[in-house]
Amino acid sequence: MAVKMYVPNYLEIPLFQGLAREEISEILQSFPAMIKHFPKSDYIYLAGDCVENLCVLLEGKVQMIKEDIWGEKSIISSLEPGSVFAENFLGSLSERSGVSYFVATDSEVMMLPLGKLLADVSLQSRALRRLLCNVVSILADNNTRLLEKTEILCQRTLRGKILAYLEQEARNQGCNEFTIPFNRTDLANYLDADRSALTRELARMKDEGIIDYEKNTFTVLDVDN
Amino acid sequence: MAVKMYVPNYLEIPLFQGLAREEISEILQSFPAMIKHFPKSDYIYLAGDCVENLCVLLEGKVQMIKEDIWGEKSIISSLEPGSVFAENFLGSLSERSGVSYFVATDSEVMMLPLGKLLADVSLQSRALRRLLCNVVSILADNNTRLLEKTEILCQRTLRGKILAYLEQEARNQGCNEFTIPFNRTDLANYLDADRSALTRELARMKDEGIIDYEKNTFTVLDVDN
DNA sequence: TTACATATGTTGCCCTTGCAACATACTTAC
DNA sequence: GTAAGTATGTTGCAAGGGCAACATATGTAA
Repeated sequence: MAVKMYVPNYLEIPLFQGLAREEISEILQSFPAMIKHFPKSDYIYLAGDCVENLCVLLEGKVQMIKEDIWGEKSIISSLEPGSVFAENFLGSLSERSGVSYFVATDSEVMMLPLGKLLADVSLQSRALRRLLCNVVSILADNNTRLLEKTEILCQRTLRGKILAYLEQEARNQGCNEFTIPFNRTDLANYLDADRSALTRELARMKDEGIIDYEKNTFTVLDVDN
Repeated sequence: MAVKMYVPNYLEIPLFQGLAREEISEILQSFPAMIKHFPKSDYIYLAGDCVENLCVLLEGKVQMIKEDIWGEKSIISSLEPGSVFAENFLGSLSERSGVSYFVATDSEVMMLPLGKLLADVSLQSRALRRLLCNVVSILADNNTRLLEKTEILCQRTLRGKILAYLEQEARNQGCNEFTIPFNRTDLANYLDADRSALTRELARMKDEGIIDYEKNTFTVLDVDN
């Protein structure tokens, strides 16, 4: 694939900002880029897919989305040409994507196997190198955390938010019974809901046997529904 | 301040993962760390503050929050010891924080002037160094974008979401009249709201003279209310 | 062109949920 | 200890907005 033909455009890509044409070529040789065409309505990655390439949208429009079991589609972000996406894998290699990337209009995507970059970094000292890697990793992690929060907020009902949050905590703490770091007032603020409505809905869910709780200790009883 | 006393704990901090005690000391000498105590209910940063330090929560509990003009508090994230925060400035130095960091319980925070790190990185080639900087910068940017999305979703009313979104677009495009990248159905999915309800509310807002629109071109007329 | 799928507008129903107001705990400070 | 401040639970009310159903309009495919 005639990579060089694209280089002129590359100069305008944020990822390559500050780099001269020859330097971009140099990089593309170290990390063989793949340029793929995706037709409208295709998926670049599905939630759960293993991601090992950093992606740059060259042309078209791509949406970062999250779909629930019922096909309810939530658009988290709309990506324009120049956008870098699927970058979370920089945290820990071979990370699975939590979201899907849906092609809104025919698109050109450049995929870069950048994982090596961090491994190859050689600083004055091993310590600094390691530190830098950690910084990148943490940035990626924080990103993931914000995505998790988004998954909660994008629920359209209060019950949905509560369940999304509790299931996330259960997953993160690896146990169906767990303690949350919020009091009622703060939980309401975290879920961006009314405190009294939250209390009311929690009571209902307890009645229905979906969850159980005592102060800040919750148990998710019935994951379905 | 007796930094060394803390070093034993440092070994468990994600930011210093994989580093030996002596290496941590080495880093702390290059980037003089400051350890500050914050009492409960204090703010570490207020939205709008200039941020130049990478922060690590050593002890306590800190909340990343967003407050609107009416003091409505939205907790975006609850931070536990070990968390790194205020990292967005890594994108572009002296960046202003979009969110506030509120001290939920008495906390110890280590502040690292890490901005230099990226400047000091010396790789085999200038190109690779620059690329790495760009990656970090983009990670930080994407982070910021997710935060923007969160600001929309944390609105409790549909009108609030619509306004938050439109004002964001107006700001980003630097003009009160702008085109959005969504059709109605997708805008509903982006705002996580019902499509028909969205249409209804848009019509109302047009009636009330708050906004005007024609297809995908919107104008924000009255920023207040 | 015809047929089918998808996008947009509109409207009635009614449940969920925000809001306000109040009564009880529970904290923190003095 | 008392008092002030904050957290939690409860409940009535009103309405915002989700849902379903339908009519067009626009787009896509054969």
